Amino acid sequence: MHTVLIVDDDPKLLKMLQRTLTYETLNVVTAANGLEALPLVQTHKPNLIIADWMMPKMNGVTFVQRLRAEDNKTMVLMLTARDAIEDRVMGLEGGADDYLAKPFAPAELVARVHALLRRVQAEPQNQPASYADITLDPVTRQAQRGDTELSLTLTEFNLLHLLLRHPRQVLERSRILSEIWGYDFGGNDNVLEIYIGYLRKKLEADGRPRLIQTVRGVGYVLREE
Amino acid sequence: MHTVLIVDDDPKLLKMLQRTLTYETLNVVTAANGLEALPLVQTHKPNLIIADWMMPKMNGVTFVQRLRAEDNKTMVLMLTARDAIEDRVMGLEGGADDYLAKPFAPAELVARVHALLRRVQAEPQNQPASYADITLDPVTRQAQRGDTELSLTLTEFNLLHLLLRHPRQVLERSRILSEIWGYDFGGNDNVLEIYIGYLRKKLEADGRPRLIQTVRGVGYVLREE
DNA sequence: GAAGGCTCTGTGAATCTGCTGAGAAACCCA
DNA sequence: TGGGTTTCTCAGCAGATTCACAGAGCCTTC
Repeated sequence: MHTVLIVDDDPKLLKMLQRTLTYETLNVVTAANGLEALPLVQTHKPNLIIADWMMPKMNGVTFVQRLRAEDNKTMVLMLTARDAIEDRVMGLEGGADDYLAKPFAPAELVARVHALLRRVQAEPQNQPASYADITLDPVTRQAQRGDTELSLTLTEFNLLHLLLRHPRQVLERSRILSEIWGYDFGGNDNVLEIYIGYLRKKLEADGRPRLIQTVRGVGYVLREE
Repeated sequence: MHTVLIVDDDPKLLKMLQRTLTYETLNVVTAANGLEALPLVQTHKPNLIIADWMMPKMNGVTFVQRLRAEDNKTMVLMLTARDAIEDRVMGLEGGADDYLAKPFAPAELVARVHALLRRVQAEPQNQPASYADITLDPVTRQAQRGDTELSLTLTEFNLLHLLLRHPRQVLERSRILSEIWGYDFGGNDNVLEIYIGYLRKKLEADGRPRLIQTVRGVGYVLREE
């Protein structure tokens, strides 16, 4: 089930949105402003955030900027009273994925929400990805560090691709295991460490600096230094 | 689904464009400059390229010239900060198909993109295809490597044609099976390997280098070296 | 500073994947 | 009908890949 976080300072509107979306069998979490919302993003990991453009404490634009600064790529639907084209452009440039001008019909909101959630699922995985001097193209299945081609096995390639899709984000061991190996056990298996080791050996050939850092007790990150 | 390649050095604008066009259910690929973009044109075969006029490394005009020099006829929409008529003329003469002056409203961009894509639409499947020293004509159903005619059976011909339509792209086993054999089973069938073997034997007669590479665990690619 | 838990890595075995040859079945065309 | 061509199954092989195990090393905590 999808989770939606609604951030709005108007209690009446908030309640209306909550009812409407709960009725669509969505899991709804609410906050009154951006400041309240940020920790909720961490804890609830919503699939979509609906935020008001104008809010006290921290408005929608600042909120999205803070979100993106933390490398969070959650979809954001911005609600705005103004319909001016500059705002629209600003909202999109600021990192929102869509906007909706108030007042709006509930049906339109529902349609937008579903469209955005569909996009979350259908996000194409065949974009080239890169970080630092690593590049990886899922279409040609070629990966390189600097100008040297890396010869990777299937699992190594998938693992590097996963890391590259979330640069600077710490990926938990269990998350990596379930995304690459497709199960979620708690066993005495150290297959993940093994593959991290394989990747490091290939990535750090001829003395290049380490990019896959281990975060003790949690997992691994792709990060420089 | 159409693929659009966006080439722009401004990360913010790039992201905005990407979001806007992804929302139009387009497949979006991005690059920061012409130098990065050229190989992506080869691998992703976009239906439309959106390029900035002014970019570091290789600017939009040079990029289009290089593209056309390679006989690539992909549509190009040029973004330019300047609105001067000379630039407009230069851009079109340089081989771009349309131009758009910055700043622009997202809606206008979307409209232009759709207009250009409508022009592309009818993509004929019976164009001759070639890669390296292999050529194949779907109309006469003749194929040759270098100057030697290849005598191919129906299935061999279809398989080679499929590979030639996606040079350098790794084609998954299941995709090939469903496109050539029209089913998508999970059985212990190795008919694909057999036909790859047949094709290789004919393509690599008198010691020519291998062009059909196998990608273990995934599928096959047509690629030199 | 020591104990205990994580993490890393080398060795090697089991498994998997893809390639090939032999040949059976289906098809085509006279 | 019959010969040749094409498609496809089967089985065995070789090499690549995956993974288990165990010892060493490192970090954290007390």
